[in-house]
Amino acid sequence: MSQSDSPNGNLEGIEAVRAARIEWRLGQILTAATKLLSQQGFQKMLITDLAKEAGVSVGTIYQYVNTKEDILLLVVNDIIESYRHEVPAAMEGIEDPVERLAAGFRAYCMVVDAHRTAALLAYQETKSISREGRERLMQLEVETNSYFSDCIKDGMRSGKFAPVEPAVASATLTMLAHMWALKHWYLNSLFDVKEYINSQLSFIIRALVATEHQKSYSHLSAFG
Amino acid sequence: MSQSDSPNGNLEGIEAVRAARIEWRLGQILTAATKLLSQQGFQKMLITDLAKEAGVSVGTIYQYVNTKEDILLLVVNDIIESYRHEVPAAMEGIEDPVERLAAGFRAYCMVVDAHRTAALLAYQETKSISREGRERLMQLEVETNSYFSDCIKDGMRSGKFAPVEPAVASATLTMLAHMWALKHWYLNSLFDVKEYINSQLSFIIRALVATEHQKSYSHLSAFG
Amino acid sequence: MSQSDSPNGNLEGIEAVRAARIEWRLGQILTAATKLLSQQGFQKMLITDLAKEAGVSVGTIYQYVNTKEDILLLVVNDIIESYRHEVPAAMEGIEDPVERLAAGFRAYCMVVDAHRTAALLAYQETKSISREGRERLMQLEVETNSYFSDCIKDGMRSGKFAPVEPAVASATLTMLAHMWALKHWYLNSLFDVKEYINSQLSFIIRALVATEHQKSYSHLSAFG
Amino acid sequence: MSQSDSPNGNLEGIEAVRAARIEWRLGQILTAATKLLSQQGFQKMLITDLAKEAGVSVGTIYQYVNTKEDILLLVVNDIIESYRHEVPAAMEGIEDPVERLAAGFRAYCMVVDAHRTAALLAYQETKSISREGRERLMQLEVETNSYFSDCIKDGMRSGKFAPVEPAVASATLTMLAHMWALKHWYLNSLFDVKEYINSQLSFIIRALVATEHQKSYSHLSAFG
DNA sequence: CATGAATGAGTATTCATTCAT
DNA sequence: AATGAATGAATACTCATTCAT
Repeated sequence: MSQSDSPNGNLEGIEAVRAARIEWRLGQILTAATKLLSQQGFQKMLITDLAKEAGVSVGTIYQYVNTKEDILLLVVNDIIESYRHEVPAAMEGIEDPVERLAAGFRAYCMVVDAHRTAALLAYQETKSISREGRERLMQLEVETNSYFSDCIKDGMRSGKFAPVEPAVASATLTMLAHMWALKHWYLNSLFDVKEYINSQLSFIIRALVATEHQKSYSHLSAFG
Repeated sequence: MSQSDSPNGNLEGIEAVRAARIEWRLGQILTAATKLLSQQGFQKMLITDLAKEAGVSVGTIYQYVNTKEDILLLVVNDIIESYRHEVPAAMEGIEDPVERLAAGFRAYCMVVDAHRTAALLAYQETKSISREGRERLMQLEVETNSYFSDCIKDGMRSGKFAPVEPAVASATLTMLAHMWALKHWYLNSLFDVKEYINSQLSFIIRALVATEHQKSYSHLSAFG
Repeated sequence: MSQSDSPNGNLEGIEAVRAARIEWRLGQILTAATKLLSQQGFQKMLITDLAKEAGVSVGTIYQYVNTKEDILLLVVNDIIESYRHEVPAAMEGIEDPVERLAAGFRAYCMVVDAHRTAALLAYQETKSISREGRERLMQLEVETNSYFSDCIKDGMRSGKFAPVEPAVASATLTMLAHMWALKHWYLNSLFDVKEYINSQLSFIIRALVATEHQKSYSHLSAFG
Repeated sequence: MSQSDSPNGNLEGIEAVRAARIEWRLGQILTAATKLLSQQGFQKMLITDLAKEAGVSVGTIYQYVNTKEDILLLVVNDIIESYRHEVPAAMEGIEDPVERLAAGFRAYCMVVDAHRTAALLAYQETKSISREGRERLMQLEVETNSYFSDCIKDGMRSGKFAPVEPAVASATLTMLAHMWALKHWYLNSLFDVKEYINSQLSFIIRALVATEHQKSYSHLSAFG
């Protein structure tokens, strides 16, 4: 596998270097874009400023993205990949549907908190994203919803959950996670993330879990 | 009451005509802007197109607003005034805090439904609104929240409500009303507004009302 | 000649009233325009503001002038008519060419002083005046120059004036009169009009009058 | 001196190239602007047309100036810098105050002749120039005036000059130099610059120089 | 005659994108 | 690959002029 083993091996090495550089540059762009987007929004973020912030030239940016919109997608994609990775990972292996749901919600909220700018952008810049991008986002949200609604359906079957409409309930959980980003200007002065999560979990459990089981889950919430 | 009765009466008449024209023109602009904003967003809505849609000239628009941003504020103001009027009106005179809260939430959701575009815009176009406009919007949301949190505090004192954090709970109610606009793309295929409201009221009542009182309010929700 | 004498007489009366109204309205416009033009220049003077200043409606202005440029011409014409009237009047009947020239220069300067705004405008707004208007202005200046150059030629023939180029000399006198308007920002702090006139007459007489006659005209200037 | 000699040398080279390009571009803009401004005036000169005339794009122009007014200042600055450089240079080292004044006046007129458009613009476009720009122009004119008035005071002390008011006299000299641009439409048909200068110098010397010394300076003027 | 609301052509400036070096 | 100067389409806002009342 040394450089001289084969021209093929050589090429692979070059490819690896290239891929690493691409990842590195996209990371630079992502970081700079996240900062500027949260300060100014998409329209007011100038490519010139972005280049300055990222410490590269305008031309370099266009070597790694095709349009300004791609930069927005880069940022939004980042949070979506986090959702797709973190939420199932947190839920995996937990048998009890209430515990599983709580773990998923908690993970979802933590991702929102870690990417607050991006979470906001997904709401604010809908109109700056192309139809395809938009549809992909909605598709992915539906996918995440289904993790929640599967729990709820499970729990309703086993009698742990009160009879609710799983589609609204799961969409509502997603909404409450996003709420941490959307209403951060208001909530921030009252709570930190963990407090917020506990408070909302308390709300969610009272709303969803069958009355007779609620006391078993008091450890999940703030005012148990 | 003839023209010559008094110069004063005449002047008043002229002023009244003027005021009526202003209101009419602003209405034209509001209607056209609401349509175009929901289709294209603020940045992509051109004044030229707006003029065409409203059936007036560009110059006429600028006789009634000072900047493009004013047009956005016109639309957002409209929904805010509806909140301020409809929500307290719906809650007024209802003694029972649960019933009062439910009536307020229902009214809030109905306003959102009637102004779905504007409700969305308030989230999407934050960055297009000046600092002052933005602060005014937040201020007004806090004001509406307080109608809800007052109910909740009342209910907690009388033991009808479970002990919850009123600030989060009321903010959550507001969020769930806005959710009808924010997630309309998803919810619309499952429910109409009334069903949505009932479903969320059921959720809210289970979450907030003390267990022993819940059955008294089954009439407020869908799956009683 | 009473109203009932003839339909003709009646018409004449109506015509007279009309002419008087036109003169009155043009006077209103002239006064207001002179004020605004001196403050803001032609381009920045808005018809709307002019109407407000004149205390009439925009429509009324356009009943008495055809274009915005006409308003400029109105103001410039006013000063030109003053030149044409005042300068020859002041020179008339004075035999001695030096005295006559001095009287003309003095009158010219006084007109400039009384219409400083208009005198400036003739230099500043050349580009806002149509070719015809511009040519008429130049034509009239040449005409006034000739009053001065006639004096100079007279004086040179009689030996009172030193031999000079009459075309430059007369143009220079005109220029020195205009100078009171053009450099008013500077001269104003040093002199009033009369002092300025005397000072320049002293300069002019030394420059033009033959050495042996100069002392006869010391009464015309400041530092005699 | 190769590229690799020092990174420092390289950077300096880049900066030098940049500075040279800026100068070149500003020169292109200056030339084109001078042409269009003299034809159409400031308001009617469109940036689009300027770009076409200069052979660059609109965007390029705005890479070298910030506003349209800057272009006007570019042109006016050019003549002012010429005044500041040429006039003192021409006067330097000449002992005799009359000779010195004559040399300064001659140089001033030559600059006016070489920049006739710009000299005119300084009078015509006052209202298009911001307060600061305007004040700077007046300040610089006062500065040039002082070169002339210093000569005159010198000459009066030594008895070569007749007693005159130095402030008016120097302002008048400046005015007579500007006159070549302001009245070019008239003077051009009668004289060339040199003839004009000689004619005015003759006028100036008769007006300022004490009678007994006048014949010593007949070489300075046309009709000695 | 007087009014002033309506008109819409006209224009400085911005900024995403390209491409020669 | 990286640079950043050059490009030019795109667009909010103004204001002289008109004309129905």
